[in-house]
Amino acid sequence: MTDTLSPRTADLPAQWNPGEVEGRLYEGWVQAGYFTADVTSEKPPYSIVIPPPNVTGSLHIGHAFQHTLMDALCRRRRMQGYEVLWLPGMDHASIAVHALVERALTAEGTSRRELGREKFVERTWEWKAEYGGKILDQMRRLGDGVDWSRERFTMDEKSNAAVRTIFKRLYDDGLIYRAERMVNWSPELRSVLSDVEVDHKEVEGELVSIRYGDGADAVVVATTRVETMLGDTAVAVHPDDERYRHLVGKEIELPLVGRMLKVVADEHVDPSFGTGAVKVTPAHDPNDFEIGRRHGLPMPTIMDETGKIAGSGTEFDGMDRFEARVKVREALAAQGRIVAEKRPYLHSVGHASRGKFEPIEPRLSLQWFVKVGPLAKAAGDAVRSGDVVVHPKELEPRWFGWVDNMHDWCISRQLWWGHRIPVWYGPDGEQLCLGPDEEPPAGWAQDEDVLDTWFSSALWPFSTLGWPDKTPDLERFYPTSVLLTGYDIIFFWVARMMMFGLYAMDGARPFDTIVLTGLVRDQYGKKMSKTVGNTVDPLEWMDAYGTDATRFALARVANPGTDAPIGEDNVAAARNFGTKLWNATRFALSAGASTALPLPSSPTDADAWILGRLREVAEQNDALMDDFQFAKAAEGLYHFAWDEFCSWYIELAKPQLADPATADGTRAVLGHVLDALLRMLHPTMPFITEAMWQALTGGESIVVAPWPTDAGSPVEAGAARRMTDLQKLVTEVRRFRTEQRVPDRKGVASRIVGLDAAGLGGHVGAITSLVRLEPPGDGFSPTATVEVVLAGGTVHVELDTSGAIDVAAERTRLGRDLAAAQKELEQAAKKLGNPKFVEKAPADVVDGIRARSAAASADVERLTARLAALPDA
RNA sequence: GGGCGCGUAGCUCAGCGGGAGAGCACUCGGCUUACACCCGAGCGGUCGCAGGUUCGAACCCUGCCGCGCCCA
Repeated sequence: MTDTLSPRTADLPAQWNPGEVEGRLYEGWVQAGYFTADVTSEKPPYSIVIPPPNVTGSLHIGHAFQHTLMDALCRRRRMQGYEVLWLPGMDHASIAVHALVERALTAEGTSRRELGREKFVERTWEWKAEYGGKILDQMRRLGDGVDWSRERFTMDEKSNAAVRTIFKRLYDDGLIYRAERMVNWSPELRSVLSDVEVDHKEVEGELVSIRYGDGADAVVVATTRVETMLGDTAVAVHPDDERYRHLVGKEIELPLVGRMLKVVADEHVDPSFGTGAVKVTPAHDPNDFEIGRRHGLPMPTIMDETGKIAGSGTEFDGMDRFEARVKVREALAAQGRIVAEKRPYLHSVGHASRGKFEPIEPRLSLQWFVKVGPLAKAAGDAVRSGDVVVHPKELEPRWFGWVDNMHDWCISRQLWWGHRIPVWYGPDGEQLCLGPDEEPPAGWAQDEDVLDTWFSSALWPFSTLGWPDKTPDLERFYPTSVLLTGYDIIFFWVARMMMFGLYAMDGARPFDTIVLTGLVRDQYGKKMSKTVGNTVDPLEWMDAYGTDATRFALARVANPGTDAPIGEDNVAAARNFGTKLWNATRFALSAGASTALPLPSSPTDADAWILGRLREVAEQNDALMDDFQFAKAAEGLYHFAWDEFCSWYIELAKPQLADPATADGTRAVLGHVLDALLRMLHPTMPFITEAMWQALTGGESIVVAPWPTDAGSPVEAGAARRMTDLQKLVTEVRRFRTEQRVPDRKGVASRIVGLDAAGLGGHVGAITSLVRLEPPGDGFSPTATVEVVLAGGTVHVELDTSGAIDVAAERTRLGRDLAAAQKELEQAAKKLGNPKFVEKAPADVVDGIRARSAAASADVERLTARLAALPDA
């Protein structure tokens, strides 16, 4: 590969065409094996497992964001000489896949129940083979440097073994149990959902007040779910509530049903809310369930798994819950029992966060749970002890808030796609949990339910490395280095991975650092949502602006743990940056820039300055990347590349290239700086940097190029100061020209006085070329003077603007400067006039203010004099 | 209701005890021999409000107002 590419023959085309080149480069990298981790290498390991995307999913902007950051981490570590494993894969998304396949079956006029379990699962695998995993191809387009040879799926064979193994261990340790509990029931899915799969949302419903009992024993209760009254077994009041004291212990009749309700006194009733009396439906409300437990109430279930009223013994049996809500209310009204109705009534209702976002029903149900107490404690302690670092630290409270208050985790689902619970029941009600290689006794029946998808995702950091076997991969790449994901997902999998990792691996953490990102928002900082219609498709951006632009734009807004607002403007700006670099590289190549030439032994000030800046920028970039500060790292490189390297160094290089004494040195510096810059940009802009770097260096691939260390040269203070002075001088003269409306291209005869004294004697050529000045001819008669105060001394630039100057403009210009100087002087004087400041503030601060005061004072004097000298006109 | 966080330039944000910053947008001038996806110059902020601590506060503390998120 190297032979066919030499720096000189690889002149870049005039334009970078991402669409044509990216795919080819990516496949080249994969074929070269750059992303395949070598378990036998001597290099230090660096590993990241991808938070497994959903098998039904496609790449959305959040993936693009997080993958960019993970890829940047991995690419940099690879260049730094680590043995990098970035392991890809997907989870099986039990509920989502179910919904998809069931929809298809409905369209075919059948159903999963008709098809039967075995056929359904078969059908689902077929679906996966045909449609699943679209996201994997999209990851290639994004440039993800993942190890495809180790791709995994949460339902593959090894994952199955891991699930069975850990289930058995937890079961044997008493950390998995089966119990009848109040759960979140989805009538649509006919399955339980865990707490994190339920979103609470304000909805407009109704609040209906019903009178129970009659005469002196009448009590008014209110509810938003009238139909639940069919399952009431008590009325509860606060023990100190005088209004109801006479009723406590009595029984009153439940309308429509005729059951007798106990009136119980319970501390948890809020006497100030409503009438102070609440109806109690123990089998269909979490709070009522607790009251029922405390008072030993009966808990009749009056709703079946599809959300229909059942078993109430009333005419409402068979009605859907929403229909029953109306009919029950009407029946109560007919009896004159409706006291009040508030409609609409705004209240919070749990909705299934998957599927059709239907209201969930609290329902008493027999389910499997993980007893999270000891596991969550360990997950919290791992961070408390510093064993695992949460980045940024500001999000630690969120972590503790979750793991320290975790409820037991409901892991069973009444679904078929997933890992079936490895528990068998005997003919006499015996129960047996079996490990992966064990066979159940003949005639025993396996539990019908499958496990929550997150159960297998929680094993991901070690099941993907071969656990429960002691594989070389596990030995070498566990604990993984980083888990990077959004802070909104802590409880979905990060906490669960921690719990299971610490448990399964005997206390060894699953990752060293948890890097939490924010959410990608639109350019106005609004949350992206399909209903609002402000979502963006990263693939469209990649098509329009290229993958590098999309990635760089995302990296550039990635401040630790905070939401990242981004719009098309950001991507266009990143594309422009790529184009800028492209053109700079084309210029450098045409000028003969090379990494093969030695850096000049006597560099010019410009050379020394840019090499010093490169050193500083590289060090800063390393510190920022080590601290996961992607936005600042990207911004630092952007600024250096554009505002320093392109805007100043390349312009200064032009005269240097024309001078044989400095030409070769300049070519070397151009090559050296560009080389280091491209390598530092490669983690976030992999494709375009590869193309430019190969052209510049003739190297095999930037993917495996070493990370720049000791780039540039130590800062040379004199050169740096002279360059700062030069930039200030040039800018001041340009400012004068602009305000005097001297056309940009017009050469202006000038004489520069004081340049030698200011230490800039050697820079006349650069200055005159940067501001288009011409030598003073015979009979030079300046019409204006620009006075610039520099660190090395004051320089006067006398200019013949060939005509009268615009006095008003000049007055404005000087006036603005004077106002600034006066303000500065005032502020400094105020501080210095305060004896306590001079006495108490550190000496260097006081000295600094004194120096500023003196400079401002001189400026005021100088500018006042110049203003006075202006003609009146 | 409980907890966490945020209010800084038109927009989105960085800065978190000693000279108010960036990107984008905007204004003016330029098709200058790498680049108009560009170049040059510029405008723009009582750092939410009110107190307090300090020689000194955008930054620390308290209260208030406004906004967001998580949990119930």
